[in-house]
Amino acid sequence: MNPISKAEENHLKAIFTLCEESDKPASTNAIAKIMKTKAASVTAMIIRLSGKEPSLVNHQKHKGVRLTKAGKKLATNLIRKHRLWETFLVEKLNFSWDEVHDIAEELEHIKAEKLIDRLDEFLGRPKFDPHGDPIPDAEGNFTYRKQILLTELVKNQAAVVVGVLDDSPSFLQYLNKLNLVLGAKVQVLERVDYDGSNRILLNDQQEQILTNKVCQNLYVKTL
Amino acid sequence: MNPISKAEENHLKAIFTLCEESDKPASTNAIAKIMKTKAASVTAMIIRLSGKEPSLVNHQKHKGVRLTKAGKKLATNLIRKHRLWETFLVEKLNFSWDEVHDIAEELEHIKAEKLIDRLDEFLGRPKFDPHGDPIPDAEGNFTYRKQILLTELVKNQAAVVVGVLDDSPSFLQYLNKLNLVLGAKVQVLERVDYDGSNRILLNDQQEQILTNKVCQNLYVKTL
DNA sequence: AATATTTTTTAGATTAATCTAAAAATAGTA
DNA sequence: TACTATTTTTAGATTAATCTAAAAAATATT
Ligand SMILES: [Mn+2]
Ligand SMILES: [Mn+2]
Ligand SMILES: [Mn+2]
Ligand SMILES: [Mn+2]
Repeated sequence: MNPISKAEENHLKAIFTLCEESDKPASTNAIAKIMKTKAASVTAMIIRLSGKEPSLVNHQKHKGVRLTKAGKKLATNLIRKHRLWETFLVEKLNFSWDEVHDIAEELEHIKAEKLIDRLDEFLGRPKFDPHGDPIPDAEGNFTYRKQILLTELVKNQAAVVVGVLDDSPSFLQYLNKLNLVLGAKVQVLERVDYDGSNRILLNDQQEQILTNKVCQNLYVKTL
Repeated sequence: MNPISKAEENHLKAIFTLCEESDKPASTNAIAKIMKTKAASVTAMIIRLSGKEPSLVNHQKHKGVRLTKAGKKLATNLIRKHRLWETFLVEKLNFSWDEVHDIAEELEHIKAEKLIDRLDEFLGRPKFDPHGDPIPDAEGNFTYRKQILLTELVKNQAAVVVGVLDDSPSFLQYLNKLNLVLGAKVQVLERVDYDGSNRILLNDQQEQILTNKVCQNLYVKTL
């Protein structure tokens, strides 16, 4: 069967993400939520994906769906493209990290291996995208990095911001305002029991109060 | 009606090109040939385009089709995007001019005004694409340039290569081999009546024989 | 002008990707 | 365990974009 369609690719990516984060098969409803479609549409798509040659998903009725090796390969390549384009938009076209997701969501479907190879090279083979997420290489290998949420950082231990868990535009814009960009140095000075808020030292200069919600969505790496 | 689709955009562009080059309404068959579809499909598409609000084409049965003002605007913007992406691919990603068309054919459909503005800026607001074709500005204005085919150049008059009429990969690759790239200096030393071939001087150094067919598809501008 | 050829349109079908509504299966709870 | 609620699948429709075959209109040729 023909070249893979945009809808098919987006479904594969949704399934990949869901299976990665829970280690369980992806449920029809969860996929529909990501795809902003209905469960019935997802069921139809799953049937189509599993009927491909080679099959892209394994699926037993009512038991959820997982990617096959072939499906995983396609999904990984899509994520590679998505993150490289995001990096291009931020690094070369001066977009800010909260603006790039939707555009990359379209660019990722351009089919030309050579284009991605060249883009990767042009960008200097980056290992992480503007949100701190790892960019798989052409073979599909992700760079693993020991990172923890800011809520898990021990008091007074110095660390740098390396990524976000929530990459919604509103959160990213808020982080911009707080100067909590990738590479910023942070240290937790105090954790307030009363409301879970955290007093932090930013870049060795500035004291700041962060809510628990912010800290739960910010990845840091200790120095 | 909804955002314009890729198929609709490609049809508009085909109609624009046909009307530009002949100054007559575009025929169903000619459009089908460019789109690599069948006449019946084109008829259906024309009906859809003319039914849009605002209408994108004017059409009377059996009399061909022309773009409306709105249609022309969309087509021009699409050409702008196509040529900017081609320029990006050649200038930044080191593709050669014969490789970029098909990739740009996909990239042109990414919908994000800001992306194109930024890309244009990143490229230094180029006026011509890698094939010498003018890139319309954001308002849709093309830069006009007095250019002639190499067949029309008077003998011994110096000129530079500024574009191609035929931009097929095979022709472009052949030109690469002959070193007849954009900016090359040419002078016609002799026109051979026998076979219509032309003896030219390239970059003030090298003598070369060019067939009439090559000269008919190469634009130059006198110095 | 009559006829033949070519072009365009219409009619009817197909496929991908979605939907809604209803049925069936699974999971949660008293 | 039996009932209820949730999730998933099936059935049937819809829309965009294409196709083939046939009819109709325009054009070209005796
Ligand atoms: Mn996408
Ligand atoms: Mn990202
Ligand atoms: Mn296109
Ligand atoms: Mn071009």
